[in-house]
This record gives sequence, structure tokens and C-alpha cells, in this order.
Amino acid sequence: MTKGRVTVIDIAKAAGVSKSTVSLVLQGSPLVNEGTRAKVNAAMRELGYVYNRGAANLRQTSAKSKIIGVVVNDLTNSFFAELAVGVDMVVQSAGFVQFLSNTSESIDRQREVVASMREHGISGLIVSPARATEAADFKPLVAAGIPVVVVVRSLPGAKVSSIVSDNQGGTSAAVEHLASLGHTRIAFLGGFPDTAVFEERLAGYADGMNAAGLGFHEELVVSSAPSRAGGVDAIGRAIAIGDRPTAAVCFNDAVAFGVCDGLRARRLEPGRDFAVVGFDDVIEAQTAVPALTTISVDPQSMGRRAAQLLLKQINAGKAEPESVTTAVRLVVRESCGAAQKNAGRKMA
Amino acid sequence: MTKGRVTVIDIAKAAGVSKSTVSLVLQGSPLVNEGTRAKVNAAMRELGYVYNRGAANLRQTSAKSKIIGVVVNDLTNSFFAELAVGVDMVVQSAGFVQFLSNTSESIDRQREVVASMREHGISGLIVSPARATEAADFKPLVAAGIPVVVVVRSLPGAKVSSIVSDNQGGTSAAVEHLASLGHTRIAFLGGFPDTAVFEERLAGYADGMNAAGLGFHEELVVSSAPSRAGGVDAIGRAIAIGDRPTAAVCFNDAVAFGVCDGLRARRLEPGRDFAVVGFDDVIEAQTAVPALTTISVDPQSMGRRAAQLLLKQINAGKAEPESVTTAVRLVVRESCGAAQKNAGRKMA
DNA sequence: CCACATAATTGGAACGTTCCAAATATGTCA
DNA sequence: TGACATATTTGGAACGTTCCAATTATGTGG
Repeated sequence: MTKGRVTVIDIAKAAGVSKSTVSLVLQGSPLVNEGTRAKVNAAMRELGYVYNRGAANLRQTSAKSKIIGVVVNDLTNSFFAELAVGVDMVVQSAGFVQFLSNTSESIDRQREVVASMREHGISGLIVSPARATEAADFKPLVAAGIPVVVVVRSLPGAKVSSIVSDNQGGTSAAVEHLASLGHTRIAFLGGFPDTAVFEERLAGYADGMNAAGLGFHEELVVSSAPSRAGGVDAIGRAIAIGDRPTAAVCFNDAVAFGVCDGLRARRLEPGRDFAVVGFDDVIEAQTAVPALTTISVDPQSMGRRAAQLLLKQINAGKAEPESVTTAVRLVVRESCGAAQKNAGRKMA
Repeated sequence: MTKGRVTVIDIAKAAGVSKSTVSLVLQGSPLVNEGTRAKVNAAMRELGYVYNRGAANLRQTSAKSKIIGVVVNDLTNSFFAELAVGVDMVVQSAGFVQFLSNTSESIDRQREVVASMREHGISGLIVSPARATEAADFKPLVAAGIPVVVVVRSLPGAKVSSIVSDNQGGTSAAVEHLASLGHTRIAFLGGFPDTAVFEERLAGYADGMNAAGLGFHEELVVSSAPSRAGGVDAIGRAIAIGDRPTAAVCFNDAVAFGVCDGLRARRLEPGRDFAVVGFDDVIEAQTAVPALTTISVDPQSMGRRAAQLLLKQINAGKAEPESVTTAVRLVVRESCGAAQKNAGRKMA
């Protein structure tokens, strides 16, 4: 019975037509008679036919596989899960399917999954590069005519499209907000210093401090892992310094949550005794207690934009690398203290 | 320059050997002379060769693509992201790569992505089925000899392997714990009643209530969406009933967090004024305030086990469907009130 | 130097699909 | 009816790989 798989030829035989006709049906060609089409479709259902995309791609040089690859560096961070969901939304309505892979920040793993995706003939790639990724790493892909869109982390020097959020503008706005609430000792907490994102956010922080006339003070920036645990660590070190800060803008929301944990462990209530601002606006930010004031980047819409850009390039056949930075906005909630009954007064 | 892609034949020409020899090199055959192998490899690097897996799979009927598919129903839930990470760990060390897709609980989307994965010749599938999935839905897969492992949600009647956590035992233990703290009015909050998981967890709750001599009371179970918002909703309705409950076991951690939010909105402190127990032990459970007492299922290790089972079946060629339920354990933290200085006394 | 084993290489013939040019059926008009 | 347009169908010939059987090079013992 089930000897070998069922091919177009089997279908053709069963439906009493030629394999060419079956192929036409497969592609939904208008050339084929309705009656014939029905017969063929019936035969396919009957025999349990499965399309062999490999064989098809083999023939048509322009290997359009209708799959787009997404590679992220940390799937446990819900920011990236959200991003993938955003990508999926637009990719799906364009009739593509998304294959997602995780690199866990390993450059070797990244090479493996990208190679594997390429072997399977993806028609485009959206990637949030692992830490040590080099600009030349995606060269072969684009040389082969496969559009690549880099998200979240920029890859200076690479000739690929990229979508990053306005990191500098974001932290700058956060500082401005805290300064307007009367804070003068504002720290920058968390993040690994060797990343482009860190540099940008720190630069925005410095801009904001200077613009507010507070100046940039080295001792107020405390780096750490960009995680909740890292945040606990960072606030611990920040609070130990002589002229203790009264507010902090954090590298991201995960760090901000850690900072809140660390504050409470020291009997300080975030939002009342110490102002904290995050970055990303992850989904938990609005329901946390206190609700987190943060820079909203909306990973879903970022994913959508990335997907749109990628699809545009896929359809255009060959597209210029283009580089967009998505706007961010400050979402004021409770953790900065501004939402207190009597807003605007100085805290701590 | 880049006219068409570079094939084994191009490599053969460049290295001065036949395509057959190149093929042997590709497969790491011991038959080929070391010098020749080196020449061929050099030519491949030189010309930027990419292996065409499609063509290869076409020839070898036993389409072993070295990719395994993972399909989840809600990527925004970090439980599933963690699960995928667990799968990736073992899959990776076995030399496979994982392609992950999200269905967002849509049965149609699930059909699409599974079909697409099948067309690309995955060698195995791990799936957390969307809500309306029927037992027969994966029949064709297994008929084609592709191992399938169902996780999280069981699919009664399907002839596939499955790994689910001991839902019934979990909620039963939770109730027992709450009863031992002196609670008598214990509610069951959240979850959609039309799922197998809900039934199992509710059954465990009922078991626990009966075992504690408290009996099962219809009005104490309040269903809702299995999300944070659903939890807020559920606690609102639970607290409105006449003989108000003093504790609750929740459908999952997301619901439990929502319940905490809802309690606080009513000036009740979770862990002090009301005991709450979650289910899943998501990563945020231990760092939340108060830390969540919950049933730990450890999605990562569940993912690892699923992957191990799948790999076993792939290697065995054909394996019997096997059904394992993973043990769960109660993790006592703060939200149940037991961690108070004077533990064991009755609350509220 | 022959017979023979062993090592290394090689030319087709598949695999399941799509494309092309060509063939056949069907309809229309004078 | 013949000539022609239009609708539908159809055999090959690719695509890039692997496998098989067969070939050639290399070594060994007598």
C-alpha cells in the first residue's frame, strides 16, 4: 500500500490526465478546465498527496519557498517573542510561513541555523544578531539575492537593511522627564557596555543630563547583565555610592524590574522613594506593581515593520538596503512617581 | 559573475574531479583521498558553494533533513518560549536545527504551518496543539513515518506520543497545602472549561477538596481567560460571592498574577489577606512581589524530555506512541502566606 | 611480469517537480 | 466545409543531488 510516496504521476494516472496537467492544477493555473481540476483535486485527496517543495524549488531557479526565516538571540526574553509574533502577523497574511530559531547569543549556533535556513531556501531573513556577529556575516546571503533585515541591534558596516528603535532619543526623553520631576542625581543602570544598543542608550542619557544642566558623571552609570538579576545587582551598587541617586533610567525593562526588586529588599518603595524608568515596554510593564514608567518600543509593531520591509524587498526582487529607526515614546506610569496624587513634586 | 547558483558540477570542474567525488566529499565518505578532499573543500570555499538540501532529499527517499519542527499555540506566553528553549538544547546537541512556528491558537494557521513543515521534510514534530485540534489531525504525519510528540495538551484518541504534566496531582497538592494552612474556603480560578488541561486541573482540585473533607462546591470555581486579565476578572467575581473564599488555586501563573493585581486593587494584600497558588512556575514567579507559590512544571525540562523522546523515535525509525506524564512539585513561596514569620497560622 | 586485491574515481540513471513548445480539441465565421 | 482563433492538454527536457555499477590507479605476492 504505502510503498514510496505519492507523486504527481500517481495523481495523473488516477485522474486520467498527464502530469503536466496536475502541475497546472497545483499552481492554480486558469488554463485548466474546471471539470479536470475537480477530478485532479479529488484524486489528490484520495491518495493523500503531499506536495514536494524540494523538487519544485529544484526546477524553478528563483527558489521562492514561501518561507521566511527569523533568528533571534534570546527567546526567553519576551521582547523577542513579541517581535516574532509581530513578524508572523504580516508574513502570514502575505501567504508566507515563518520559521523561528533561537541562537541563545551563540555566534556558532547562529551560523548553523542561518546555514540551515539557507539550505532550505528561505526567501528572506529577519535577524536580531548574536553579540559577536560581524558585519560580513550576512554578506553571502545578500550576494545570493536573499533579502536580510537586521532588527534591534544594528550591524555597523553591513550592507543590509536594519530597523532599530531610537535608543538615544528614548533615554534622553527619560532623563528629561525625571529632571522635570525635580531629580538631579539620575543613574543609568544595567546593560553590557560592549554593545551598540548600550552605547546608544547611554549616549541619550548623557545628552539628557547635559541638556538638563546636570552634567555627565561617570559614577552614575553602573553596567550589569541586561536581566532582572542584573538589575538587582546594579541597584545594589548604585545605592552604595556616596551621593546616592534618587532616580534611574534602566537599560531595559528586565533590569528595571530587578531594580524594583532590589529597592524593596532595602525597604525602599519604587515610585515613592526612588524613581525608576525602563526601556522596551514589555507586556508585563503595565500590569506590574508599581506599573512601570518606560520607553515604549512595541516589539510587535517593530516586527511588523521589519516584515513589511522584508516583503517589499522580496517582491522587488532586489532592493536597496534601507535603514529605519522607529520612534519611541515615553509612557508615564507609576514607577517614576509622577502618577502620585500630587504630581510634579520632588520625591525622596 | 553570479549567474545562476554554484553546483557540485562547478566545484567538480574547478577541482578537476567528477561530481561523484564532490558528492562523496560532501557526505564525508572515507573512500576519498585526503588530497582530493582538500582540493574539493578549497574549491567550495572559493566559489561560495551552498548545499542544496532540496535536491539531496529528492534523491534519497528517506528524506532526513536534520530539522525538527516545533509548533506552539501561544508564543507570547513565556511558558512556551521556555519550552522551545528546552527542546532546542537537546535537538542542537544531536546535530539538528529547530524551526519554531506559532499558531496563536488558530487551527487553520496550525494546519498551514504543519503542512509547510512537512513539505520541507522535517524529520519530527513537537506540537502544543491549538484549542480545536482534533485527534485525527496528525494522522497523515505519523502515517508517513514522521514521529510526532504532543506536549502540554493531550490529544485523547490520537495515536501519538505525548508529554503532559501531572495536572491533577498538582492542583490536588496545592489544595492540600492550603488546607493544611487552615483555609476552608478555597476557590479554583481561571481557565477555559473546554480544554483537557482545565478538566484535569479541576479534577485535582476536587480531589484535594474531598480529601481534606471540605467537599466540592460549584460556586467556588470561576472560569475565565487563562491570562493575567482573566485573573483580574475571576478574582473580582470570586470575591463577590456570599461566603467569600480566603484562598485560591489558579489555573496557571498568568491567572495568579492577575488575581494578585485584582486583590491589590481592592486593598487586599496577596499572601497576607488572601492566599494564592499558581501553576507552571514561569520564570517571573520567583521574582514577583510577593513571590508566587506555585506548581512547578519546568517548561525547559519538559521541552528537553519531549525532544529526547522525539529523537529516540527518529533514530528507531518507527516507534510506538508512548505517553509520559512529568512529575510536578509544589514550590512554596510567599503568595500563599506560609512563608510569613509565624508560619502555619490561619490567615484573614 | 602476471594475477589479484584494494583504493580511488567516475559516468550515467534516478528522484518529483516545472517549464516549454507543440499537439489536440472546440468553437466561429465566411 | 475549410480556415482560423481559442481553449485545453501533453510529452519531453531540465533542476542539483545521490546511488550504483563499472572503471581506472595503486599496491602486493609469487
